This record gives sequence, C-alpha cells and structure tokens, in this order.
Amino acid sequence: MPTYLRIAVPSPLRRLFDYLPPADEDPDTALSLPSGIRVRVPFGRRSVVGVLIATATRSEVPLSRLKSADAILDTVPLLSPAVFDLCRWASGYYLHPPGEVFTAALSKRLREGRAPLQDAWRLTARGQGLGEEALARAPRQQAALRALSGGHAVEASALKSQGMTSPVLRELEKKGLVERCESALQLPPAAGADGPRLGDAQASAVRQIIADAGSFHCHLLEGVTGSGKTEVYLRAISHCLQQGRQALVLVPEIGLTPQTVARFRERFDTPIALLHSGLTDAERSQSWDRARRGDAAIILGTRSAVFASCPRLGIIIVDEEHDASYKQQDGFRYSARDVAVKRAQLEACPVVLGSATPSLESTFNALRDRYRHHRLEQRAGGRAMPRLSAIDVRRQPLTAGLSPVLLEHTGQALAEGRQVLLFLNRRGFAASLQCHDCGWIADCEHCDARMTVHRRRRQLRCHHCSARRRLPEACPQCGSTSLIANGLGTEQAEDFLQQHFDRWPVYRVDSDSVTGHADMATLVSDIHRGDPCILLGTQMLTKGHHFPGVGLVGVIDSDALLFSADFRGEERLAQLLTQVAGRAGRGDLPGEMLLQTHYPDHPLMQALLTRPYAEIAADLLLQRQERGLPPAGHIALLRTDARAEGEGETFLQDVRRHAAPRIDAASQLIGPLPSAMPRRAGKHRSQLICLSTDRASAAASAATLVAATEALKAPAGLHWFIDIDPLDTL
DNA sequence: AGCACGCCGACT
DNA sequence: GTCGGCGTGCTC
Repeated sequence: MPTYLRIAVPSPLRRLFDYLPPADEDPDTALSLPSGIRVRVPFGRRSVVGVLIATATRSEVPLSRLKSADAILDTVPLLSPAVFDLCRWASGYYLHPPGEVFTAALSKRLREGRAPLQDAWRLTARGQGLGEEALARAPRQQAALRALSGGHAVEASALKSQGMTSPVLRELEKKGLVERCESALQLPPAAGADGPRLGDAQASAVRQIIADAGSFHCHLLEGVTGSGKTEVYLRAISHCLQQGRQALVLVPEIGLTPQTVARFRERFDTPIALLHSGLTDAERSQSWDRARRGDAAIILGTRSAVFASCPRLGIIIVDEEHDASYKQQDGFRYSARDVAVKRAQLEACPVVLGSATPSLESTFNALRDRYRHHRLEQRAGGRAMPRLSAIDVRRQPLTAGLSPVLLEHTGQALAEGRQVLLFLNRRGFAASLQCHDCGWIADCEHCDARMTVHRRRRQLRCHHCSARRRLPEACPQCGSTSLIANGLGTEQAEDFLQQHFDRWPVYRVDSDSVTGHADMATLVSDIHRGDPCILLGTQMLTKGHHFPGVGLVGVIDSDALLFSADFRGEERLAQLLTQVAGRAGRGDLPGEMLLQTHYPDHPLMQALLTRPYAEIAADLLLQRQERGLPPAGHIALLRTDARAEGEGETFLQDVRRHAAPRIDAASQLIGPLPSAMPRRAGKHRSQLICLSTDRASAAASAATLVAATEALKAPAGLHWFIDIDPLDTL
C-alpha cells in the first residue's frame, strides 16, 4: 500500500496537497515521518517548500495524478508541536490557506528550504579522541581545540571574541577534528534581579499567575499607566525562568522601544531574542532560531512573534492587549492577542493580557469568569490621574484650532516650568483645499477622499493611498488664487504655536516628522530632560512613552473622535483619551487634561469627564450586547476589491444567494454594501457582513461563505478575502 | 500567488 | 515575419 504525504503548500489555495514520498524513501519509513517537517515538492511548474501535515494510506486524488516529493528537508520538525497545532487551528479559524499560515511560523531562511544556520562549532568524535599535546606545531589550532574541549558546542561569535579566526577552524574542519552545528546554549535557570516592593494588588496578581504555572489560564491585568503592570510581568517572567522555561512577550508595533528592551536586559541576565520589523532577515532568522532551540529565555516581539516556536514555553504576556496593531490588516488577518490566548491553551501555560484600557472583548471574558481579572488601582507613588474638564468652544474664537482658554492654560503651564502635550489626530497642514470663488475641492484621483494639504512640502497628499501632487497656486477649475485650507492639521498648529509661544520649543510628533526609532529615541530623551516645551502630536504620541514632565494635556479636536461611523468608535475614543491622560503627570504635580469640544453635553463626553474607563467600558459593553455586536456577537466580513464600480456588489449578491440557504438562524447576512470609502487606491470596495449570535454559528457561516465564494468564479480583476473578527466594518 | 499558454499590435 | 501585451486557467 502506498504512503501519501499530505502537504501544506505555500499558495493561496485553501487545501492540502497529496504527494508520494521521494523515490529514495522507503514507503514504510515514510509513513512514520513526523508532521511539521519541511518537504520540497514540485508544484505546478516550480519547486516549493511545504510543511508535512500528516502521512496517510489513502488519497482522494488518483495515483496517476500524484507527483513525488523532491526531498525531505528535515529529520526533526523545526516547528514546536504546539506551534504546529496552533497553525492548524489558525488556518481553520481564520479560513486562511494553510500553506500561508505555516509560512508565518517559519523564518525566511527556513521558508526558502535552507538548513538552519549552523553558527557554532564542536569537536567531532576524532577531535575528542585527541590528546592535549596534539597539533603542537599549530598553536592556534591547538588553542581552538582546547576552547572546544568542554564537550559542548560553542557559538562562532564566542570563539571569535577569544581570538579564534574562521580560517583556523576551517583548517580543523578539513582535518575532520571539528564540525559546524547549531548552537545549543546550556541555559542555567535564571532569576530576575530584585525589583521594587510590590503593592497588595500587584502581589496578589503575581501570586495567582504563578499559581497557574503549568496550566492554561488567562489573566486580564488592568491598571493605568504607572500602576506597575510591567513589574507584575517581570515577576511572573522571573518565576517562569526559574522553572527553566521560556517567556514570550508581545508588545504593540511601536512599543518595542530601546527603553522596553533595556528594562528587560537590566532585570534579567539571560539571552533575549528580539523580533520586530526593524531587523534584517538574518537577524530575524537568528532570533527565530534562538527561540526554537531554547537558547533565548525571553522572546520579546511584535505581532508575528506569537508564532515563534519555543520548546519550553512557560508564560505568554500580551502588553497593551487592546492595541489595534495586534490585528494583521492584510493577507493572513489574525489577531496576535487571540492567537496568543489559543497558544497558551495549547501550551498549557498562563497568558497575561495587560492594559490600562482593556478591550471590550477581554472585559467581557473577564465578566463571564473566563479570564481572571486583576485590577491595579493605584498609580505607583500615589500619583493621581489628571483632572479632566471640557472646554466648550462654541462661539469661541479659535486660532489654529486653539481656544483662548486652552492657550491661556498652555502659557501658564509653560511659565510654571511644565511641559504641555497637545493632541491632534490629523497630520499635515490642513484636511482639505477648496477654491473660495468656485467651490472646487482637491479630491484624490484614486480614492473617495479629500487630499490633505502639506504646506511644508508644497504638496497635496492622500492619506489613504500613495497619491501626491504639487500644491496648486491657483484653482485648476476657475483660475482663482483664493484657495482656502480647511480643517486643522499638526503642521498648521505647529506653525502657530511656535509663533505664539516663541520662548519655548515645540516638538511635533507624527509620522511625517518622526520617521524612525532613532528619531523617536532622540526626541524622547530631549523631552525627558524635563525643560518646559510643547509636545504636539498624533496617536503616535499616545503609545509606549510616559512623559513625567507633562503637567497639561490638551485635546484640540475631541469632536473629530466623538462621531465615528464604526461600532468601535466610542470604545476607541475612550481608550485613546485614557491613554493620552496616562502620559502625563507625576507624584508632586497632578496633571490637568482639557478637552476642546462643541458637544460638552454629549453623553460620551460627559462619561469621559466624570467616570473611570472601566465604568465606561461596562456601559459600552451593555450597548454592544443589546445590539448583538462583538464581543456579544461575532462578525465575519467578506470583502471585495474590484476595478469597476458595482462589480463587487453584484458578485457578493451572488455569493449571498448561494450561501443563504445553508446559513442557520443564529447568523444573519447584511449587505452587500459599498464600504464607507467605496473607492480606495483605485479599487472599488464592497462587503458582505455576517453577524452571528454564537461562535459556532459564526464559524460555520464564515466557512459557508468562503465555500460559496470559491465555488463561484470571481470575475477577472476582482479580489476577495474574508476577515474574521474584523477591527472595523467601514 | 506564480507561471504558463494563448491570441492580437508595433518593431529589429 | 517576431517580441510582448496581459486575459484565463491550473497547481497533488
């Protein structure tokens, strides 16, 4: 009976492919090949690297149509069993092609079918048999042999630092005395250095997390900035390392700053593998390898690190779990937070979700006792949250969006030697450009959107695609030179603030002015000197950094955030403002936060002013439950990108007709509808929403939708994808 | 997604 | 006469 290899092939196809074992492989041994190994297989007209999912003795595909695999690339899987299972789960849950999911769990080097990097040397059997006095005439080679005589492998970099050059080692390799291998550090169990004394709430959280070591439990750690969440993580990690196990720490995209890394390095005298987008492919592959071999005790990374194989994982931490950057927004649209929880379950280890502003998803799970909820109420050092008040800007004169009251408070804070943080969530000089004589408005050619004025660069830019044009001197429609820039952006506010407060520096922090990690680091260290200044910025300013010298926070345009078409708009606003508030203040200086608004009586504005985040979240959760929206309900979104208008809707209408009969009563289909911005980057976007009251129905309906979509052939130029648990439905 | 095959316009 | 445009069809 032939043996079949069931392979996940890197392709957008949502199925596995069967192959015969390579010709030189004995069918009986082939049957016991372990799942998770890489296999090189012919696919179409090319050769690709796939992952063995299982071996089988039957196949649906007739033998005559099967090809043989080219080569078995590994003897032992380079994915841990838990990550293998995690990928299989994720492929099913997110309805994403298995081959593409597995590529998320392998480093580039391994995806290309290359062997893991052999960055260490060890003695061969012959090398070990050699006496002390061997190679007396080659002192450098003798020294190298002595360095390796400890019986274990030594990393090439370590040998180099002892003065062993690679020509010397290569010479020994030629003599068959040493060989290359993967390094295998012998990690001693490491404890963290002592930290500050814990408060009661912290100590209790640590105690409960530690008590769960070795079994799955999800902990929601809720605490404002400065309440000591990080200290709880560090203690839990320390305990985990003492057990000889690894810790996986996920942080948001811009949260992996040098300060974050420094904090871990200070505390733990143990190798840390970093995984973030700023690394080169080689560095990434190395971190990936160190995690997989167990050489790194701590794996600290962004979203994709959730798939790093760790042989002895003991805990997972997801910091700022509410952060949107955990959701991948293209291709394999997974949520690293949700995948982390699933992973902890598969690894049988605790997972800690930490945030000052937990997502309603996590709040809901905590309320239903699925998660253990720990609240850290106090700010370390008794630091108070800033006092919040609204500035009613109705009928007030606004200069560059700033009211006299906000200007006065700003001036006063600066004069008192404090720093001021002004939050404005719009880049550029102005939101749009209009002709005062004929009404012409500068629209993007590719999107249903206005172009933003960037005066410094003399450009019009679209913030939804890459379109850029020269800033016109005159109206292209009527030739008038009376062009007016509507809607305030950070550039304009910066110009005004610099002029108005010329005795103090104004730092603008947005993705136009701050481009890299290095820029941000310089800026942060400047600001940490504490001299009075104005910090003016977008969302970028609200993440990851704490500014102890800030005594006043001003939100220039709260209204822009108050009205959002998306169902998560209110949750995001509450999180954003709470996060901004958390940036400010220290023990001796209670901060102040002022919100400029035209709607001081808006219920959400009132709630924000008078109640803590947790209460607002509880209310918002009730509203979601009443409307059957997440996290009470579940959403799957089938989206299309088409070249022609209406094409997507027509196609989705077809999909709906085919799928509807097989969708149960716990799910309802809404749409197809054009997206909130129907045309984006030249593509016409539309969507079909599936809203379900329970998870099982949601999963079944989404699978039905995908099956129907695959069965109907999409017209040329129409792309479609499914988004499970989307962040927004716009 | 690749990568082929396939059938119609401007060039060495 | 051919090089090459990208439409459409398949991948065990």
